[in-house]
Formats: sequence, structure tokens, C-alpha cells
Amino acid sequence: MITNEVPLDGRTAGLTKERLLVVAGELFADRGFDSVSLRMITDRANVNLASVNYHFGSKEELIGAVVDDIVRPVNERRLSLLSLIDYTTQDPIRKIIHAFIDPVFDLSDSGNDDNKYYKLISRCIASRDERVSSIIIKQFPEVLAQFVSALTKALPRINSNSAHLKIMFMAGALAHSLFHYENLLLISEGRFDLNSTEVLKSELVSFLLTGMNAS
Amino acid sequence: MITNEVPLDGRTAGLTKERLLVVAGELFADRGFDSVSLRMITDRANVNLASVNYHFGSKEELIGAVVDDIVRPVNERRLSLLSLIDYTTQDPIRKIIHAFIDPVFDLSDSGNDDNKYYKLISRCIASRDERVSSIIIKQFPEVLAQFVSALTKALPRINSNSAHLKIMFMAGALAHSLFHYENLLLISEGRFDLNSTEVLKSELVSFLLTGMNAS
DNA sequence: ATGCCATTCAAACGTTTGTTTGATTCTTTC
DNA sequence: GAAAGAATCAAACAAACGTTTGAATGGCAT
Repeated sequence: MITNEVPLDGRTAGLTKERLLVVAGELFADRGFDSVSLRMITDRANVNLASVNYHFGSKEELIGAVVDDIVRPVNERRLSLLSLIDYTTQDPIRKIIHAFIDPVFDLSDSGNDDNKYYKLISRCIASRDERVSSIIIKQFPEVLAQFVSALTKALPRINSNSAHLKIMFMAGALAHSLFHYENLLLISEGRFDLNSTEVLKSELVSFLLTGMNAS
Repeated sequence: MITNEVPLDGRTAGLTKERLLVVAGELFADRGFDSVSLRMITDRANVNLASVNYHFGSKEELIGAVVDDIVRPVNERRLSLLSLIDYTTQDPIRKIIHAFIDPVFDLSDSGNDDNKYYKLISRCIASRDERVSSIIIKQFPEVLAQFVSALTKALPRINSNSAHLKIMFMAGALAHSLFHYENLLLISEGRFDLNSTEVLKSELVSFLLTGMNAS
């Protein structure tokens, strides 16, 4: 047997590919997927235009890689946190909510509030772009089903329809507030003292907590 | 004085412009603003390609007209409903919520659940596209401020930050659930008996109602 | 040193995009 | 009926896009 493993190892390789992922993520977060051209990405990354197609095959696959890179770990962490919940203890609903939103807030870029990860993940969650949502949709039914199941355990009286909808409400509130967090700061012109997303998070949790318990 | 009013009256005029607005709205609702080309629009509307630039000046202004046509009436109706609230009576919060979401649900296209208006307005509300959000942002601070004020009247103990955020949570939950309503039906493969958006609406109201009252 | 292979590069490709042009058609007004 | 102006039309425009090509580069094993 020949060692066909690791065909592209780390001589200088991986550097360009990595840089493309990072830069593309930054630009996508700021301007969306369509408005960003490959030339913007490769210029800013100081790599050749053709390297996108060389390393990823197409722009669509680059988008897929960027989206998957940020969405997959979030969903895996969500399911992981969800599986740890002990429904016999107090306040399982609060834990369900944290299982859903914490992996998103934990994407924080070293406490920087102008966080590219926040914008990018909220763009992904709320995306109406077919190329993006096809990736989300691929993972989300499993996530959705698990959270519906968890909600049913925590609230035996809830029906499936209601549980599904409540998860969607939670996803929407999370994505929307996270994306427009900056705008909120601007609109308020200083009157607003949300000096960190911690305030946003705690407000969101208490909002969702009571909402989940709604009849 | 000459009658310079009504320079373009209704001989045959207005027909093409109207048709463009309608068709563009349908296509934008389905595929987003970027993915839809002027040729798709003019072909489906059976009008000449150049008529977009003739009647609207540019694609961007067409988008603006479509968005404004659906968003402006909604926001005006919201403020109108809000101004009618008597805060001395019972349950003012419920009325605030209805003032925010009813004008959206009332866009219903003759009871048709596959509603282009729902998709379009939720695309507008949750849009991360600069061309769209610039229009939304132009109107929203006033709407936001009024609803924050209303919330403060109904809940004297609430602070401004919290009120701002809760309005955003409401907007996010509304837009997200409305847009993914169809997907929810698909994912559930029939187990889901949300046979009308009425169920969605009532679930949303009760979710928001308790959320608004959260400490 | 040689051959090999992954990577990079400049250049060009073919499409599609929004937009503009100039002629034509139609309606209204005098 | 003739002049005027609004609206429509086919055609072409320049620009930007994602993609492909073929040569050049560089490191590594033989």
C-alpha cells in the first residue's frame, strides 16, 4: 500500500486556502455573499484570482466552505450541550435556551464587539440565499428535531407544532438582534449603554425563557 | 397657470409601470433581489427590457419602489394602530404586539398561504442587503421609537435598553417564522397541521406576550 | 542534477449584467 | 390632419463576473 493519505501536506500549502477562508468570511459578513466578488477576496488576501477555483472549485463551493466552517461547529456544540441536560433538575428550559444560543455567542472574537463571526453566523441563520440555506437546511432538521424533543421533555403539555414554532421564534430573535446590534447602538446615539453583548444575551435569555413557558 | 399636474395620466400609461412593480415583487419574494435580473422581470411582465430604466431610472430604484410599496403602508398602519391604544384599559401589551404584527399578517393575498407578500415583507424586515435596509432604516427609527415609548407606558418599570431589544426580538421572531413557514410544513412531512397562518399568528402572540412581560 | 507534482501566476475566455441609444409606434392636442 | 410628446422597441454598449488556460515557479524525492 502506498501512503495516499495527506496528499497535500504543509510545505507552503494550506496557507493560501486558509487565508481565502478567513478573508472571504470577513467580506461575506460585511457585504453578503453576492456583493463580494472573487477579485475582492483574492486582492485582499494577496493571492491570485485563480486560486479560488484551484482550491475550492468554484465560488459556490467557497461559500459553502465558509458557511459550513462556522455553522457546523455551532450545531455540533448545540447538540452536545443539549445531550448533557438532566431534565429532572430545575429549570431545564433555561438550559435548552443556553444550548441553542451559547454556541453562537461563544463565537466571540476575543471580546471584540464589532465581531465578524456574529454578523456572519446571523447572516447564515437568517439567510434567504439558496446556496446558503441549502447548507443550513441540510443540518437544521436534525437540530430542530432534537430541540423539539428536548422542549417536549421539559414541557410535557406542549404539542409538536407549538414546539417547532417556538424554536423558530428563538432562532429569529437571536439572528435579528445579533445582526442589528450595531444599528441599535447607532440609532440610540449614545443613550444606549449596551457596552457588551452580555447585556443583549441576558435580555434575550429572559425574553425567551418566559416565551417558551407561554401556554 | 398651466395645468402641470398629472403629467402622465392614464391613457395606456401606468400599466407597464404597474405590471413591473407586481412582477418584480413576485420574483424578489421568491429569489431575492440580486438573483433576479431585469430580463427575468421584463420577460415575465411581457414588457420591453428598457422600460425598467425608462420608468424607474435604474434597477436599484425599482427595488426601492417595490420595497417602499410594501413596507411603508405596514409601518403607517403600525403607528396608526399604536396611536389608538388606551393604556388605562386591560392588556395594553397585547395591543402593542398586535399593532406591530397585524399589519404584516394582514398583507395576506386573499387567504392564499403561499403568500408572496409574506415572503417579500419578511425578506425586507430581515434583509442584510444595503439597498433594502437603507430604506427600512430610514423608516424604522421612528417606528422603533414609538413602540419603545408605548412599551414604556405599558410597563413603567422597563428601561429603554430592554424595550429596544424586545422590539428587535419581536421583529426577528416575526420575520423568521413568516419566512420559514413553508419550510416548517415541508420538514414536518404532514405531521404538521398548521393549515393556516392563523395558528402561527396566535402562537407568536402568546410567545411574545409573555416575553414582553419578562423581568 | 533531474523529473515530478503541487501551486501560483498573468492573461484571456465566454456570459451575463445593468444601462444607453436611436428609431418607431401610439395617443393626445391643437 | 399635423405637430408634439410619451411610451415602446430591437439592438448594441461597456463593465463586471466566474471560470479556464497554459506557462512559470518552487520544493521534494529519486
